[in-house]
Amino acid sequence: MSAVTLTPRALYEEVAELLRQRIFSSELAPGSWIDEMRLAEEYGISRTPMREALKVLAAEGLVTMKVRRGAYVTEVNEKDQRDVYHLLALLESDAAGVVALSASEAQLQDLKTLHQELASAVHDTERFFEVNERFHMRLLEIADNRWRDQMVADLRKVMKLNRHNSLLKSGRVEESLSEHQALLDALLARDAAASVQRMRVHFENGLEAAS
Amino acid sequence: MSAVTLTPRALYEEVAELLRQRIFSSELAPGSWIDEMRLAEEYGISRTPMREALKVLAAEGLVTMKVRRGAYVTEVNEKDQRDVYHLLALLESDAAGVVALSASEAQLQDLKTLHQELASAVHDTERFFEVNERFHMRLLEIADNRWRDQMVADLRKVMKLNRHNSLLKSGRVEESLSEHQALLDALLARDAAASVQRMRVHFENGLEAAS
DNA sequence: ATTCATAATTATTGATGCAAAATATTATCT
DNA sequence: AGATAATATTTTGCATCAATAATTATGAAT
Repeated sequence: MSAVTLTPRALYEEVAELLRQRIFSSELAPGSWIDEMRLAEEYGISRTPMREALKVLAAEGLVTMKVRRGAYVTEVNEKDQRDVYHLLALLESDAAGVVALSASEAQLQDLKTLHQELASAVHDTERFFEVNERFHMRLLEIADNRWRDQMVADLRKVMKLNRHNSLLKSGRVEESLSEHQALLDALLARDAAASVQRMRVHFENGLEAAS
Repeated sequence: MSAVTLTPRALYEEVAELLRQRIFSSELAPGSWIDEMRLAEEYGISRTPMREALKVLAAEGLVTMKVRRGAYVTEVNEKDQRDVYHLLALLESDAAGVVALSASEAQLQDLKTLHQELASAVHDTERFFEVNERFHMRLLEIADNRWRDQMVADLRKVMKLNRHNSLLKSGRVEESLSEHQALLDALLARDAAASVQRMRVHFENGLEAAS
């Protein structure tokens, strides 16, 4: 009867997610000051959970706290972009190496299936992006290192700060697919070194396309 | 006249540091519940900055928040230890490669000086640890990637959760020094691949000694 | 007219209070 | 005696309130 708002997560988590959306959509622009009172009023909440949400975002690197000056949306210059991207490439290519060595046959088949799905979406850019995301996520999941997962998630959020910097440019869907194919071959052959190398190449090409 | 306690950082930052010390000293044991009211009373502060400090530590991975259950000191099992160590090795060896390619001559000399200091401290374990720490820090600083620095700092904190897991065992000071020597040689030769490899070896040996 | 100082306004930071939720304890019923 | 239900206590989580610090604006003096 009553639509009880069960709290799967705390209010500050909810607010943090709302703020993330606003930051990613550039509604809250990089470098701009975040008026915590105004936002709290707008959401109809008090400033306590708002401040806690801001601290969470600060830990993720999305906002920067200045003492007695409040919260600012983090500004990432070109060097920051490269640095973050470099780390993403490092972490994910290492994950590929781990997967090549330690994945079960079933897990490799899982990736193979995802890759076929990716190949079939080559003309549907929207879907291609989505499946590509799933492939990378699944690979990380198989690599099974929750600390890396957390770091990659945070880095990807920072990457999203600059809107015109998606990890995959629409112009190179075909290249991206063939790089994925090469990666998959290395994984199925359980060749760790080649897997690492090909994931790295995949990222390097992505960066060139992005800049 | 009055010894005004100027606030270099906010109260919640101060409290976070105090809590870190308590966690590292195992005074707050892994898995145990953190009584935020009791601790706030003990420090003579209110619960607000205490809760904010706990959120900061949660972001670092030192404590884990459970909905409506409060904060718990993070428990790291053996797999977590290995996973975190693996990432540290990955990040720092990559940093070594970057340094080999991009450091100025002066910066390399700086590392060389630090290494000599390290060699001279081979019989003073305490000092050896401290200089070793400085060497690794300096290398990261030269690699010049603030996002990596943040991640390494967080990972090192998590490593400190298990007290009997220092990054450098006292039994292998000599080996450690010769590994450092090999690394330094590769850096001075600006051989990126060798630098990466030798830093990795340095870490792999460290792990074996630790377990 | 320009600069320095002081005051006022604005926003962050810390404290306290209250309500909701979860767990533990006790009592009652089978 | 054991199990279940109800009550009580503990603790989190959100809101409101007070105080501190910083910035800006205004006024006076050189």
